[in-house]
Amino acid sequence: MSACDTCIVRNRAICSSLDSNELEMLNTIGRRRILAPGESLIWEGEDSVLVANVIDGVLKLSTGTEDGREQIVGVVYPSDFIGRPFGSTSGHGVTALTEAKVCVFSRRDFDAFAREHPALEHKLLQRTLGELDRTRRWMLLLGRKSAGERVSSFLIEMSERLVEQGCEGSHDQPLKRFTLPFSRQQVADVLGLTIETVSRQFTRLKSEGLIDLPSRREVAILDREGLVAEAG
Amino acid sequence: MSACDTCIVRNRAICSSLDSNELEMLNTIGRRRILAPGESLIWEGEDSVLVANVIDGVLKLSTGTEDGREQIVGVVYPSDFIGRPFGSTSGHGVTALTEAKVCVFSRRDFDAFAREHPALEHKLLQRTLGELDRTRRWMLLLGRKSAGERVSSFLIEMSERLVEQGCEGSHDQPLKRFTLPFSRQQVADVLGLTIETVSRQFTRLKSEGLIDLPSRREVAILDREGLVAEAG
DNA sequence: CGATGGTTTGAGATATATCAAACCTCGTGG
DNA sequence: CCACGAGGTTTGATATATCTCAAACCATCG
Repeated sequence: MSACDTCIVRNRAICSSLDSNELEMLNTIGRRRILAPGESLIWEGEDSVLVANVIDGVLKLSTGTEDGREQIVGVVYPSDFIGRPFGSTSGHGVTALTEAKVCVFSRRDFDAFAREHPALEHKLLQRTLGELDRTRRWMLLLGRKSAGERVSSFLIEMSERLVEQGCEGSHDQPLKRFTLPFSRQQVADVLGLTIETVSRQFTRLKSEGLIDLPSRREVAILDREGLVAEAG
Repeated sequence: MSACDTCIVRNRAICSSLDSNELEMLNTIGRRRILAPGESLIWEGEDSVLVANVIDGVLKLSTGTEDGREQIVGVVYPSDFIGRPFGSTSGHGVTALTEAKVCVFSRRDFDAFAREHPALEHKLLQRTLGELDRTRRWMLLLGRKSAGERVSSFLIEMSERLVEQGCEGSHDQPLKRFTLPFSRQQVADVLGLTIETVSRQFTRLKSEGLIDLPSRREVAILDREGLVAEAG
């Protein structure tokens, strides 16, 4: 019995395209790995040697400039795919924000396997198209939205994506209350703002009664309507 | 003899994955269409009914906010693929910037065809992965770069992507001189700036001798090194 | 406790936006 | 052929959102 049989993302990750024989084969070329918060799996600009499925935890994708400015260009959750298949270099680093469990493959092995399993490539294509849609929506935020709109949009998105997709029946209601997997600085790096501006917007939203901040990392959405309106 | 046989992007578009029989079949479900500058093929938020290959011309992908702010989230060139296969709605509009020639398919027809031709899906996956890389790189620009860096980066990118990929031998050298397919306002919409800021940066780069502006739409790069340095 | 790292708050600086006017360029019609 | 008009562009003056720098604050952990 392979590790895949008990995998909690088995039915949501791209692996769901495979039957048990194929899964067995895939299992032989992959291995599990645990990442501590802050630990990186892939570095910006390095050769694309690894790809992986996220089993548990949250990771950031980030790029930066020479002089140290950073931009988080993506956030991945359980069942998401990471790394750059069919390409030579990875344009961004991948770093765990929480403790994270991933299922890692050598890119060469994965590429070869994928080319022989069109259903897998199809799942990967679907995921990539979805990610591209999401990324483009984020460009509107970075290019055109004010600090208040950015922070509000961010909290709405978080409340939607952090839903623990445990039980299949749960109809993915956005969360009213959640723990941010980001520090204030990381929120700033997602939104293209400074830490101070993010902090001020948090306190403003709180003072206006739209959210509550029980602790540094926790957020409660008190007035979702209002927050959506603020998100522009 | 089908229209595909004489297609100038035949060897670069995703169609290059098909043999002549398959191409013949694809040809029966597609049709050519010419778009005038400013004409749209797809509207933001509408049902995803069309997909297409770009044969000639330049088109923009754009989204906007309720109150009329616009952000261009992508620019496509000959051989690029447009539209949202395997999805219900398109998150952005697609509008011709120059006169454009496209090869259009009903999304349903294309989806069905693609599912039966893994090599085509593979090409599409490669293209989508590349586009995602490019889009994420643009996020760094939108989130963290100054106006001067944005305009310089933009001109460098233009000089690289506008290369007329006519003859196969041409080793894609960046252009020293080219005609922008954008108005100043559209440049602003790509870069997340205002038209005035873009204009001022253009004149600054000109006065510093890095570029020349023979006419409104033309740009000559005089000092590529310097411009790359300005791009951050 | 006292140190440490992250966060909030404050005061001031600055890049970019906004508003407004002048300026080209190019096509049209007298 | 030239005057005119319209759209897009540049330039100018001012406003303002966000950044920067700095200090106070607060949780957490030895």
